[in-house]
Amino acid sequence: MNAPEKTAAQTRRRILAAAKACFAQHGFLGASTRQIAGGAGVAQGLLRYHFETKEALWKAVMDDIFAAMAAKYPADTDTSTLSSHQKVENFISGFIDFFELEPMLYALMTNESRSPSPRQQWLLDTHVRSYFEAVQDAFQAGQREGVVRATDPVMLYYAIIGIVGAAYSYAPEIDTLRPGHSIQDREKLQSLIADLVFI
Amino acid sequence: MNAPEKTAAQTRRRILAAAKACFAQHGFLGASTRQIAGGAGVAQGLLRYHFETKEALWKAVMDDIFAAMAAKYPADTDTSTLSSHQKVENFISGFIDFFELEPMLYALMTNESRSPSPRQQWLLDTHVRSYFEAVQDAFQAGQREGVVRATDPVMLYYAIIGIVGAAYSYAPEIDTLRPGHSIQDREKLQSLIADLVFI
DNA sequence: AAAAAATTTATTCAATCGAACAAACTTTGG
DNA sequence: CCAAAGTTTGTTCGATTGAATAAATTTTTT
Repeated sequence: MNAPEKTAAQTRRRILAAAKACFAQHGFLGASTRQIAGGAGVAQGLLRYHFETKEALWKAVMDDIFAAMAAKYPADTDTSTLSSHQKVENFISGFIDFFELEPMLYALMTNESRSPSPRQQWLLDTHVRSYFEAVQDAFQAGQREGVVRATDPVMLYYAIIGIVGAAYSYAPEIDTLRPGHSIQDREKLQSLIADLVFI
Repeated sequence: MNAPEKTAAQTRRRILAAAKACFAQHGFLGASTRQIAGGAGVAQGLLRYHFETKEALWKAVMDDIFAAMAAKYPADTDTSTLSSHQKVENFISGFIDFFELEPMLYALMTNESRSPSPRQQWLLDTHVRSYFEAVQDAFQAGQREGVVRATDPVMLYYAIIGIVGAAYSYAPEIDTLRPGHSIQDREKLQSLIADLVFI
């Protein structure tokens, strides 16, 4: 009989989960490898066995998150029959889906968005850019058809990120200002954003 | 003749400015006192003369920022003659004004919003809560009069913060994805948010 | 101009950081 | 069942952290 959470692969996953939480809460520099190891219930030295360096661990966390995203939204899905409106709507609901699935993503990404670090460059090139460009194309197609608001699509993109991201990343602050209150409401967020994007 | 930037008060201000940038970029833990001192062009030991501890320096940065806000928007301004629509509009334009004035504020605050640290508690109690409540009151008055969208006013508040904050805090990322492009456009942001808030 | 106070630098300290390494333990394969 | 490979722990290393202290310098006061 195997006790739960005992194989190396499971240990690796526990480390990844603890690292995700630590990096999200304290940033790359603020998160210590000892704290991560403690969160995963392993010795600090073990981190180096599963991940070469702290930076490699951070990248593995990001790869893990975006792999989950890719699994949920396979790139080979045929979207050619969809209207622009439907494409943009899919992006919006996909955004929210994904933040529900990975509520720490916004914190992880904004931690790296403040200055042009090598980690930010890697993140943009590896995971963000292609997604960003696809959304931009959909927005612009929608604008040509007159269904999407004729605002700078880059501003539109980051407005959506900001709204959804704030809903998830300000949760601790909101819970202090309005104990028990939450704004992580799928439907409300989606209708708010739809009103912003669609004409 | 006095060389510029030589008095103790000016040194203190240079330290505050350097600390603001460092805390915004790297977070409280990630910013080192030596880096801050270097940015201000002084020895690390001097920080302790002007500010008791690193945490006191962080609080002084926040006090400085919110003092600038209070100076720009005096609390004793009589708003009783304004309509709800005007009050809410003032809040929105004030938000954007303030982010223009203090583009690092969003980074500084989100760095502390991720977990309920003692610093977050201090920040909320000292500077945020009263402002938050005032905006909530204006939103709710506007909703009763039917001029403000009938969405959870807390969500509305954080949606605005998210939009404006993203515009300023994602600037380095945007400059990588679209070199030269900026979404820090006062008018566009204001009209976007107005469409979101007002019916 | 001399004394006192205020400001700044330079050095030091214990604590913690990421990384490295060796030894011990566990699982796997023959 | 034993050897080999895989996994985990414990300890150590140099570097860096925030803080503390003393000495040096500048400014203010008399």
